Amino acid sequence: MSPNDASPRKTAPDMPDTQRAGFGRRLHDLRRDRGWTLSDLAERSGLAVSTISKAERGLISLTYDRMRQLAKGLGIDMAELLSAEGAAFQPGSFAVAPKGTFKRQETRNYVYEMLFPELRNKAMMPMMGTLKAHDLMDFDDFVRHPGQEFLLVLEGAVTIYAEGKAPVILRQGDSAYFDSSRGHLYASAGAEDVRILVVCTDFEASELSGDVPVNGTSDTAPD
Amino acid sequence: MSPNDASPRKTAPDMPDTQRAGFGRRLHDLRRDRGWTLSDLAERSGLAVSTISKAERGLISLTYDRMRQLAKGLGIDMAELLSAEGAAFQPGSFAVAPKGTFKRQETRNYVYEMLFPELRNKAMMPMMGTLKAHDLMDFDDFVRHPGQEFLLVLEGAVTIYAEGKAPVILRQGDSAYFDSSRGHLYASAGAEDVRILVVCTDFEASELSGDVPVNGTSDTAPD
DNA sequence: CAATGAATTTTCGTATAGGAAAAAATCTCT
DNA sequence: AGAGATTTTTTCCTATACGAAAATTCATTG
Repeated sequence: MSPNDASPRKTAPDMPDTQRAGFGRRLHDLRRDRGWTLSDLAERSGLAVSTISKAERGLISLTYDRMRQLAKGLGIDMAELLSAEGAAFQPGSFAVAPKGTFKRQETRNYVYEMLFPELRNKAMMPMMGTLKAHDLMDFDDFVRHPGQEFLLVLEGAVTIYAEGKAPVILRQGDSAYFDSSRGHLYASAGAEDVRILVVCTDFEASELSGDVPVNGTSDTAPD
Repeated sequence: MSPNDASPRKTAPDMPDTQRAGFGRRLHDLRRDRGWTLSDLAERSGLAVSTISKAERGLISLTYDRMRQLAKGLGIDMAELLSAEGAAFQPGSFAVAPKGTFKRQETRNYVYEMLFPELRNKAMMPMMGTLKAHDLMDFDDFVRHPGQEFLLVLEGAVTIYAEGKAPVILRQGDSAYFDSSRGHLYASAGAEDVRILVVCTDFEASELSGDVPVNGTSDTAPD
């Protein structure tokens, strides 16, 4: 392979199509982007061809050590190898959210509505939330997830319990910004119900942590 | 565990001390930072206590699936779990590089001197390079590594071969900035030798891909 | 269309990760 | 200190990842 041989290479047998998913998909793309065959990557990473083949198809779950070797062979670092495809938010996108279209979610003492749930690859996930007055405590545990979080109190007063911090009371118009991976929990601080706006980053990463929804009705006809 | 139970917890038996390294160390710290026991994390992640114990001590190499579970249990994403402890550059550090103190490195057609090699945790690695005239081609392959790269031509003319791009010629004063994970290669473009300045990010990540440099001459007195 | 060549997938034996429970180490009381 | 409780480490067996080589698939070419 010489410096000038940038891309031209025989096409190769391949898996059906969109079958691949998650890590395997990522690995496959990284390899193909470079125009490499399984053997090429095997040689560079020190893994066996068969191992990479299986990994790309999700038949096995690579160990930490092998992933390190792969990252090195690909010339990237682990974080990059594992990053969920930096699919950027569609440039130029614009969307409005009619009041009724929110997607309602409920937890024990907390009701929130996700805004723009249908927009994929958002960097932020804004939510409107309602906290019932008094209704809380003896809650099992803190919430904790990747990314950062912004909170604005729209109505009422909220107590924020943050791990390792004394509880903080926020009133209408007050706001907070913090690392979501620090344990946290909201509760109504007064006698009235509370309305808040919460914006999270990395939201899907924590929720859809798995891969492939693999919807039962695969209507993505390849045809 | 209630919301107010922030930190107080029994101390626990532990490994000697700085024995741990790399991923195991990182995992151990993440768990302890939260004041969790092996059982706590085991319950949250769905792994067995013994598995986590071994992983923290580097006795086994976790599979991708288990690492995912751990990340979820810890409330962080994979990249964060695998990030090489964001050890920041020593605040307030200042260093000068007398001309002779560079650390000389040579590859086939390329000689470069790393500046400030003894400074650990640098975000950038600046290098002075010399390319022999004509001496190149039939070079095996592109260079590829994590991070970004800046190039300034000090003397002579350089041809940059970048994967998927037509070769580009840069003359004195010209510069380039690119993603180092795109395959790249420098060569003298004229009859004279070439002097260039190159600055990379994530340099140690690609070279000392392993863990713990454990430098021999640590002359970065904190004092 | 058969033959050729290159790439990928299967097969199968071995090495290693993963979990349950026992053993060891460390902490907390009185 | 000693007893008991908690946390971590070991042990041992099963499940699964890994690699070498054979088998298969796909694209070309005569």
